[in-house]
Parts: sequence; C-alpha cells; structure tokens
Amino acid sequence: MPSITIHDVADYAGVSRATVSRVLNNNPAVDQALRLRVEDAIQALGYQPNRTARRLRAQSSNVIGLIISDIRNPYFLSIIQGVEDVAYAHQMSLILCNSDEDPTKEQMYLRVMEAEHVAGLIMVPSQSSEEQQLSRLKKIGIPVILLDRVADDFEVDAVKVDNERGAADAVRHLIALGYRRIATITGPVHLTTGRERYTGYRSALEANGLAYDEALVKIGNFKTESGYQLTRELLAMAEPPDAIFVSNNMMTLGALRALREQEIRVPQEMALVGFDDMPWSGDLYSPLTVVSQPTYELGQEATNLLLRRLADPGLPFRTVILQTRLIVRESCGAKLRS
Amino acid sequence: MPSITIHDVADYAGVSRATVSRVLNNNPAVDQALRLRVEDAIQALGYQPNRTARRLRAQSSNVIGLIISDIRNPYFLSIIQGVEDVAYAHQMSLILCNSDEDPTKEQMYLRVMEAEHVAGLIMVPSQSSEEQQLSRLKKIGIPVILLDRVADDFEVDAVKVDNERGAADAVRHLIALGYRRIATITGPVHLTTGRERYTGYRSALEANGLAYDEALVKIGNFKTESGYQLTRELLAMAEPPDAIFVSNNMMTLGALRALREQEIRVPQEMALVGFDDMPWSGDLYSPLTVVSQPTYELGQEATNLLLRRLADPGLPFRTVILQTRLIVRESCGAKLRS
DNA sequence: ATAAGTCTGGAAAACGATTTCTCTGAGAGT
DNA sequence: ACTCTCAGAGAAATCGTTTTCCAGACTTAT
Repeated sequence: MPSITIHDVADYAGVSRATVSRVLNNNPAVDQALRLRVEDAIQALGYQPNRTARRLRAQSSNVIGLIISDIRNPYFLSIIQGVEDVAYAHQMSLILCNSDEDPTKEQMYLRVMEAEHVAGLIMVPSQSSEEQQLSRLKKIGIPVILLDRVADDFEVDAVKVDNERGAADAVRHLIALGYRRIATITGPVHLTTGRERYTGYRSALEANGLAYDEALVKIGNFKTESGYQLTRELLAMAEPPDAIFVSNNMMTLGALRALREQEIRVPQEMALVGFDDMPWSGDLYSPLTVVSQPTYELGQEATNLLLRRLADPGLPFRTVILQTRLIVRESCGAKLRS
Repeated sequence: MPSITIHDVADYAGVSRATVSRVLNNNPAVDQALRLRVEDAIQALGYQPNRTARRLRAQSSNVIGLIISDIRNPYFLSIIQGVEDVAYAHQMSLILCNSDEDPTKEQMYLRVMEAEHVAGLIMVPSQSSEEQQLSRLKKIGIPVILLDRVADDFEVDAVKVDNERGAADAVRHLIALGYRRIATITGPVHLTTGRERYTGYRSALEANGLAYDEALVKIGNFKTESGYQLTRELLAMAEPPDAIFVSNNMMTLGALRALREQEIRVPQEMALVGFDDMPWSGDLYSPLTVVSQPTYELGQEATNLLLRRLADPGLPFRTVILQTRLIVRESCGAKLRS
C-alpha cells in the first residue's frame, strides 16, 4: 500500500536521494560502485519512480492527450492505434477523450488537458470555430496537432487527407463508368472535410462537362441515420440519380440500408461510392467501392508531428497532407461494366 | 506560458494560498467576503488548479486506466464509450492503453498505471495467467476491475456476459431451425470467453440429444484471418456442417468472407450465427444473426463497479454478469424456414 | 609539499497544491 | 473589565522527484 519512494531506495543503498535520482537519470557523475549498489536496491525493492512527482517537478509530462469527435465511428479506431503505437514506442501514454461532437464537452476536455499538463494534444475538432480555445491552449504552451478536420491557413500543425482530390477521384471514376446523374451526400459545410469533399465532387463534374445540379446535393451530418434519410430523399425524386457519392463511412452505411430496404440493387440500379474504408467494407451487402484514407498513418503522422514539436518548439507550423486511395469493389459497378 | 498558480491567485486576492485552497475545496471555514474576493480572483486570472500537484499531494488521482486487448476490434468501441461516459459524469479522465493481446505490452502498461498512480484500473486481460500482476496491483492499492474475460473464482471485481447461456441460445436456435450438423469456431481455451462459449455450444447440443463431434470444433484466435481459415477447413471436410456458430465478431467476418469466396449461399447452403453484434451486422453480405452483448452497459457497469470500490474499498468483491440477447436476422435461415 | 583543479555525493530548494498547526482577534460569559 | 472560547486566516510541513549549489576528497602540476 505505501508504495516505495526514492527515499526508501536511498536508505536501502545507504546513499542520498540525490544519488538515486542521478542513477535513475543516467547522470554520468556517479561512481560505478555506487551506481551498482543503487541499482541493486532498485531491483530489490521493485522501485518505480512516481510519475506524478516527476511531472510536477519537470513541469512536463509524458502524456499525450487525444480528443476524438466520435468514438463510435470505426474510422477513428486505426487512428487511435496509430497514435498509440507511436506514443508507446516513445514511452508516452495516452489520455483519450471523446467530445461526441459536442462543443461544450470538447471545451471541458480542453480544460482538463490544460490542468492535466499534458505534453501535447492531438485533436479532431468538433467544430471549426474553436480558434479561441486553441489559441488559449497555445498560449499556455501546449502544442496542439489538428487531425482530419483542418483549415489550411490556421497556424497550427495539422494532419489531413487530400479530401478534394479523393472525392474528385471517386466521382471521376463514376463518370468514367458512364454514370451521368451523380448525386452526393456530403457533410456539414462548417467542417473542412464536408466542404472539401463537396468541392471535389463539384470540380470533377465540371471538369468532365457534366452539369452541376443543386437538387442532387444533400447535406448530412456524417451519421448513419442522416445517410439513410437523405438517400430516401434522393430515391423519392421524380428523376432519381443513377449513382451516389457519399462522403463518409457512416452515411454510406445508411445509404446502403435505405437502398436495400427499397430493394434497389446495387450497383445495377444505383451505384454507390463511399468515403473511408473499413475492414469489413468488402463484406457488406454490396461490397463497397470507397475512397480509403490511410487512417493508421494519420494517427502516426499526427503523433510524429507532435513529438517533433515537443523536441523543437521553434519549428514552423506544418500541415501534412496524405493521399487517399480509391478501392474499387462492386458497389460502383466497375465489374459489371468492364 | 508560465501558467497561473494558486500563488498568483492568493497575491491577486491579497490572501494566503491556504485560503485560496480552502475556497477551492469548499471548506466552510472561510468568510463570505473573502470567499467572494478569491472567487473573483480565480475568474479574473482564469485559474485552474494543477492536477499534477493535487495528485501528488492527495496521493490519488481522478484518472481511470483502461487497458483493452485489441483496439482494432469494434467490440470495444461501445465499451470504451460506456466507460468514458460514466467517467465523464464523475469528472474522471481516462488513460487508454492497448495491450494488443501482447502480455509484455500489457505488463508494461500495468507498470505505467502503477507509476501513474491512477485511481483505478479497468482491464480486458490478454491472458488468464496474469494473476500475479493483478495481485501486485492490488497490493499497491489500485482497484482493478476485470472486463469480458473473467474467471469467476478470482477475487476481484469483474463484469462479464453470460457466455455459456449466450452460446447455448444461439445453438439451440439453430437446432430449432432444423440444423443437425452444427460446427463451431471458438476462441482460445485459456480465455474464459473461448471456453465458456464452447461449453455453451456443447451443452446445447447434448441437451437436445445431438451427438458431439470433435471434428466440428475449430479453435481460433478471435481474429478475422483465423475465422476465414477455419471456415475453409470446415468446408473442405468430406461431410461439411450445415451450420456454424462462430464465437466472436471478427471470426464471423472471416467466416462470411470464406463462404462468399466459395460462393456458398448463406443461409441456404450454410447457416451462420455469430457472437457480438456490430452496428453494421445487418448490412453485411448476409445480415448476421448474432448473440448480442450489451457492450455499452458492460463499460458502464465496470466503471460503476470501480467507482463503488473507490468510494468504499472494504466492500466484498462482486462479479456482475449481464445477459446477452439473440438478434435474429437472415444468416441463420429463420426467415426461410418459418 | 602545496596550491589548484576535478570528482562525488550530500543538503536543500524547488514544483503547486493541501492540511495541520498556530496565532490573532472578536465575541461571549462572569 | 477580564478571561475564555472559537472562528478565521496565515505559516509551514508535506507529497516524491529533480537539480542546483557546495563541501569534502582525491588527483595533478609546479
């Protein structure tokens, strides 16, 4: 119960606490014989330095904060794992928070991170207008890395994916397959992900001489239910689309569900391309053609960026943009038409 | 950069640090006027008590450690959310670790938790023989709650699901539908989940007068690949089964993939019942009939158990057993046969 | 042989909060 | 009016480390 402190080790080895500390921190100015004696004592007592005390003294911790916007979304799983793996390799722990897309909760967690004196923070912001909070954190000296949803011009480190190009790839693919009436279900415009994927959709249409039709654009909230509803709306149109590009994984599931419910064959009667791959995307009712994000790498990259900044706070800010990859399965109809 | 301390607040309000501390902790022995002055100062400076210092002084923290065995498995998502929600409601933070089913990593994280002086620990053990580590943690006075994989007799608090009954429900359902040659793909015997689901399978067979056939039992490792391989083995048998009960979600995905690959129609040519529901289980190639675990509640319950123990360390140990629910979709063939 | 310089390791001051102890002053009781 | 009591607030110790400063001891050069 009363855990062993540096004091106990010092007593056991018959030296001062300072010496034990020096041994722990590999300070060369300690005699070999003493060092061994101290190390024996540490072994014998099973001593483990108290991280809290260390942190207090050092005014810095080896804890990374990670704020996710929706932990129920499997998209974040490999991201978390990417972060965790890199953090683990650098002996850092992870505090995980789930803002649940709720700005209040997010704000509260930001304060927790501050009080917790985490070394740095990786976050998927729930809303774009959090700049004041971020600048507040920056003022305290906690480095922040933004993930996934990132305005390019804001002066922080950030990691994201080339959303516009990814979306354009998907839509271009549909066009190449011969679809002409391509709808999109996209995300909220106040999130860069929603905006950029929409832009990609639109630019691909225009680059290929297809008319842009406002009626074919539905704005969802990245949740399954919204994908389901909006797909039904599209199906109810007088002149429904022949293909849908859905800009995230959960809404794609919703779309698929709506289509199946109405017994619309995918891709024969409606082609579908989604955003975000999942390990089971190929096992779905209709194996999904998707724009795949390198999620694990996103997590890794974010953590690397953070470690880099911790090592050298003076570096210029950087936004790392990773590329997506179009994975062609069956929901787009490529196999049918080729 | 130099964050505001209790000292600054004291200076600003013209009182001693002790008084500020008293205000913070709602100590009644402080004059109303002074209290207001201090609160103003706190507001004005935007002061936030340093949790590290608090933790050091109080020798206890408001951090809960959560060690998961495989973060890539969506099964843990709602568990994490359940834990997070309850923790959040009690102003506690979460340190998340992923042991990756690796005992070495797990051991290392246990040490981190110890050094981190977390208030308590919720863990999904990667192996059953960790008793020495657990008792070590218990010796230090960190309460541990075991989750999911739990030996009933071990004297810790634990939360699990009634695996045997869940498995038996599934198999009984298959039997009722008329299947007679029912195989199972189960988990490692050294995990209670694997063992108990196997027992449930076997007892359901025997209770219904069906012969138990060793050849129809395959032992996997709870990963997709293993479900895939073992299903292929079952299919390659001279006399293949007519139904398979797979004892976790990932292996069920593997099974489904193997079946689809060989163009075996589910459930017409092979019925399938899995363990663990996922939000998209109904959207798969064949909508899965599954034994659903109340994952969110598991997380909640584990956290409640932990909070309960933190509040009163003297309580007797308790194992909470939640019930599963059979969700009937199409992969078992119920709709065809009814 | 002595002075200067190098090592070693101990004592003590931080880090920021809490808590016990102590002291001051005001109010009450005689 | 004097003492006793008690409330309220400050001083100081404490939590477990790290780190600076300093004092001895030993080495080396003159």
